[in-house]
Amino acid sequence: MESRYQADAIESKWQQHWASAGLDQTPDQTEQPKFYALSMFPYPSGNLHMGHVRNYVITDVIARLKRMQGYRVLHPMGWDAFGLPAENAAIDRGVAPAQWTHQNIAQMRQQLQELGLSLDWQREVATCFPDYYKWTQWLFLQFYAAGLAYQKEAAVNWDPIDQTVLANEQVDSEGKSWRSGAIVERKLLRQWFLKITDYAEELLQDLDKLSGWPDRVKTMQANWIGKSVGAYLEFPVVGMDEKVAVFTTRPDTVYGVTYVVLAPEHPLTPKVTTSDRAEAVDAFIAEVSQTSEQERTAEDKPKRGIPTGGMVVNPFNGEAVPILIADYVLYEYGTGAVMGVPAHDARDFKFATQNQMPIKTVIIPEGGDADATLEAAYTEPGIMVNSGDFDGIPSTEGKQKIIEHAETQNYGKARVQYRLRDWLISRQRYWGCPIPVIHCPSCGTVPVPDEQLPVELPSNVEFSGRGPSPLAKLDDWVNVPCPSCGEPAKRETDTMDTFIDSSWYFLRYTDAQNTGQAFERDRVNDWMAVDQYVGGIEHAILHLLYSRFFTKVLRDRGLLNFDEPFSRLLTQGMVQGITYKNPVTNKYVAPADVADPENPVDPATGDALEVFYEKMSKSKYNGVDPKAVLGKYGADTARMFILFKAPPEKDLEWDDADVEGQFRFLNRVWRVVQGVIEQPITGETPDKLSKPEKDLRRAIHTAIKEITEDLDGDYQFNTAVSELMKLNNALTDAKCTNSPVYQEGIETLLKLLAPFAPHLAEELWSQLGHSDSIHQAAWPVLDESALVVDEIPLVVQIMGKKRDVIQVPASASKAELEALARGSEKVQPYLEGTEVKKVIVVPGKLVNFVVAKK
RNA sequence: GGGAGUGUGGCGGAAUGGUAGACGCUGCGGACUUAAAAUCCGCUGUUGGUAAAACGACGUGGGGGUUCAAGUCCCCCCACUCCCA
Repeated sequence: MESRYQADAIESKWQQHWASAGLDQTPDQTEQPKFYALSMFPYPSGNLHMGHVRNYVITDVIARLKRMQGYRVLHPMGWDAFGLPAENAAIDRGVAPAQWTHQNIAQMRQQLQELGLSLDWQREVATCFPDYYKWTQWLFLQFYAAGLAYQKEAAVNWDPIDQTVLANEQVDSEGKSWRSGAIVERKLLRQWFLKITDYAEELLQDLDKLSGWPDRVKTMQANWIGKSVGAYLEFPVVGMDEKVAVFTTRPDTVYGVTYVVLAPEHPLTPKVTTSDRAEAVDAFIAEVSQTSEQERTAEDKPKRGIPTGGMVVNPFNGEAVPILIADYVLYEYGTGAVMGVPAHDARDFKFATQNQMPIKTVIIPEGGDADATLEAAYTEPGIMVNSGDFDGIPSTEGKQKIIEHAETQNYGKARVQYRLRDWLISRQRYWGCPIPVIHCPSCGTVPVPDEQLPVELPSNVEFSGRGPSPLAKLDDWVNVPCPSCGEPAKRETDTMDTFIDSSWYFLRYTDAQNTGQAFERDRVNDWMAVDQYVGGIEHAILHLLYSRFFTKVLRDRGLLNFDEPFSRLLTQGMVQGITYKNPVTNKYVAPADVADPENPVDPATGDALEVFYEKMSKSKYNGVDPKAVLGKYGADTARMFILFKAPPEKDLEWDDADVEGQFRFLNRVWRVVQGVIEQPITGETPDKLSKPEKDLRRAIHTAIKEITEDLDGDYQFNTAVSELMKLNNALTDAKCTNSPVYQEGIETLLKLLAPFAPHLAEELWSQLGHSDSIHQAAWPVLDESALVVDEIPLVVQIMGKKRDVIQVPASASKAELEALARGSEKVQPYLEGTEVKKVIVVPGKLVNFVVAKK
């Protein structure tokens, strides 16, 4: 017999068997409860990496467990297949994006299948296939019909050398184009938006319904939506019929306004600018247009601003204050203007100090001095001063009173504002879903009629990375008759943000092959919501928020009947590789080049290397290729290792020695089961079990209890694997290898192992003589009576310190436990010469004597 | 600056307020072998003590507190990570 089992032969055999038996297909019958297990679908880069493996193995264990527990399970897979890398491949290597993507999908599908994932491939989707994006376009038109898709001018990253629009990720941290190296400019273009702000309040409120989500993800979403309650106030411009509107969360400080600030792009800027200031203002605007939004608002950067020469009147006290423009005020956000209250806002204080603006105190702490010079902004609540009729009122009450006053005087009102902005979905690229509208000179924007969908991407395209989007250069594609009047018109050449494609793919899986609609109402309502969604924390905000938004809009369009798409969310940690870095040269060194891992030195320079774990990446030479691990140990070992090494939500440090350890464990299982296969056990379970049989049976049912709890609760795969090891150890040590109890132990071990190491469990199950699949067997049921013990260890403490552990009858009463504890020889010396003040007896656990010296 | 989280042996990690370190890795010692691989057995927090034991002290980032009892609950501090600014 081989001393180590042959993973490759076993695994490919069973993968083929399961596929031909259709074991992984989603069942149709509806009497079973449903379970929808979903991993975030991958971008088909061509190579599976360890992060993918971790993600899909987690949902696979859950899917396999739920099937054994009697659920009908939907466990699908697909491809987030639109995006920039395909276009780059076209530019760099001349491969068509579609061809490049299809090849990558084929390659990655193969790699996924080698992991033994129980995926229903009949429901596979790819967002770049016309039979998928037809419905992405149809859904876009649903948004358009609902008034939730609109066009507006907005800034894009413009590369002045290549004359092309860049995605944010194509601009480096210094604001330069990745390809041409030119300083990226901001340019205004007419672009499509989805009105997610209409749903801001519901997206925020419904976070409370998501009890199965990690709190930190909900907090991040709430912060992103950024609700603030405050006031909208209008300041009339001196000498003209215009008003500067501001939003503030601190209306109680309005008497402290010493200036107002407009965004440089604000339409009022040129109007309020006086002629002597015009030159400086124009120069400032030109300068600001060169800087990114992030740079403008970064807290560590000094805030720059200049006066326009214009003035406004503070309607509360009639004071005239100057109008400034400054880089930190953004036109896209809020009203595009803010009131400056340096005494009570930290950022205003800094700005006022740097720009010599007056500071006026209007809130003081209880017993404070209104005339004291402030060293920093006072932002706490307090008592209003220098505030006319409002003097002496607590500022917390003042907020409401100021708003009421503004409302009666007609220069302001209460207002709720959100940080969330509408979703800019236009991309000036080729490899994305075409926005299905036509621009007609006489009819305006006309949706492409449903029967003409999909608007397919043309294939006769040249890619240069320069100039306008490849689509805009294709005259015969762009020029079409208007669907409404028939006159010559032009197609929209923008494609959609790929986050749109991924905002509804989980709905398509429920009815993936439907050619007549995006999904059938009954099917989507039956399978949704996703019972367990698993993916990386990097999607905590955008993907999850957009998917929630889509779900709510489609609900309001009558296409489905639930409010939230994902009931439970697991955010898995990164897979990190061991990383060596030379602190002198700042260069990374490949682990293979490190001769002595105990004492790592740079082979080039001899410098001692820093050793740490970091996310796997090519540039750090710290990646581990799943193919290599599968080739050496097989999928089952890789799966076991990934599940055992760390709790799923924590980062996982890849360690070859631990992988070897998992392989050893699977071999121990192999050998212990081989013992039974070679010498089958016959006979009935005796009525009265021997002590070894009882002990083994307790170990079996302890494993059932612990593993089921670990999986049904918070998916603690690492401790579940520990319990599998304990059961295997108990079987190895068992003295009753001829007993039917031993047979029960072997078969239970395999069933409990089946979701984790599906191939090995199936192979051994089959070798034991079973003709059905172990994956169709029922999950083992706990027999509570097997856990009952005659004797338990009792801890005896003196003053909370453990002094002895004694064996006592499990049935002993409190009084008996105390007596037994007092009888312990080891505690005698501690009790002598003392008075027992109190005795704590915790049945099943311990006895604690509280003593005092006599 | 605001918010969230983490901190336990040489390492990854376990512990409903009740025996801290399960399970595994590493390391060391031993068995088997001509030898190696594989496999099996034992030990492996620090420290005192002993010929070896027995036995004891300390120990969950630091300091305080609540409790018969604290890794776990409360307060303060430190370090690191992530998100937002």
